Amino acid sequence: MNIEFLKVKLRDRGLKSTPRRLSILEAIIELNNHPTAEEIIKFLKNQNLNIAIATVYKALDIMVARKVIIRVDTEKNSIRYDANLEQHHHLYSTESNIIKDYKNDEINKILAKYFNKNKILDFDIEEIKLQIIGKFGNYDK
Amino acid sequence: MNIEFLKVKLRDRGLKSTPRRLSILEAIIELNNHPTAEEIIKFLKNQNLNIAIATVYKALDIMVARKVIIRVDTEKNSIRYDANLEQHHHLYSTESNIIKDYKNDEINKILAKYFNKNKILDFDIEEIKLQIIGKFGNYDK
DNA sequence: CTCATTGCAAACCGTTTGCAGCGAA
DNA sequence: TTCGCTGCAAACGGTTTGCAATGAG
Repeated sequence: MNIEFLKVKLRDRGLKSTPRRLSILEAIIELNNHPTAEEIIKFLKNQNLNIAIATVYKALDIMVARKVIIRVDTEKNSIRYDANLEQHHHLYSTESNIIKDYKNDEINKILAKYFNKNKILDFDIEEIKLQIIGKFGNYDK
Repeated sequence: MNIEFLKVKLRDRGLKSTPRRLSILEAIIELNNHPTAEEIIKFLKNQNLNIAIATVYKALDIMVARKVIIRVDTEKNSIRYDANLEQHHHLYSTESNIIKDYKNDEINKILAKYFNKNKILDFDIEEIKLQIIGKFGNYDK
């Protein structure tokens, strides 16, 4: 995930490729745990980057709207962001606030096959995301 | 889901069964779309019930902690509540903020079987929740 | 050159806190 | 009677807004 790739992605979605947005994307990738806006801001401040809070919120909002990034579902009162755009699932820790990406095409096929045969009444499925909840062996130590 | 059942549930979890808490539980059930705290408050005010905002928040917090209700995962900056405690999944609308419960033991068995054979490295699964995203035929009209 | 993006500071608003009074068991 | 629950009002803190200045294309 190099900078050129990120620049192209922004332009592809009709957004200007600016130093601010690139920094925010790098922060999300670097933090690697689906950070909140606040965590992104803290990370950038620690790099002595002078960035306004409002800029971060505005950039996140528009990048979500243009699908440069996605939001991760949580039951908390905070929005967490993910720069991984491949279809994937999430592993949620019951012991900490760690959320890791989990990619598995085999399970996708099993689910697609099942729901193809067993339609849900009055509902057209577009995507299925697994929330796999449990304990990490390493990270949660 | 009658009142006696709710009273017993509260006492079972070591909470006092009070008119306020029963009203809140009934509101969640009645609203039937995984309401936010604000929606619950509005609903109760409409019934001319004099209940303090703080009471609602405190009651929701402790009922989640004692597992009388659960929180529903969303990508929004708002917490939504569910009084359905059976293991179940959720149908998310891409066109509105409707979230419906979806119960299916067959798919649970398929998932359990799959992950029993295919362990995830360094992760012990406790529960798997499906987020099924798409369009409702009726509700979204 | 133009319009999107950024910075700043104030405002907003959902949520939490502290404490006195109340009430379920 | 006791400790948990409730109401009130103030404080909190994350997010949004408006607008002038800046900068990418």
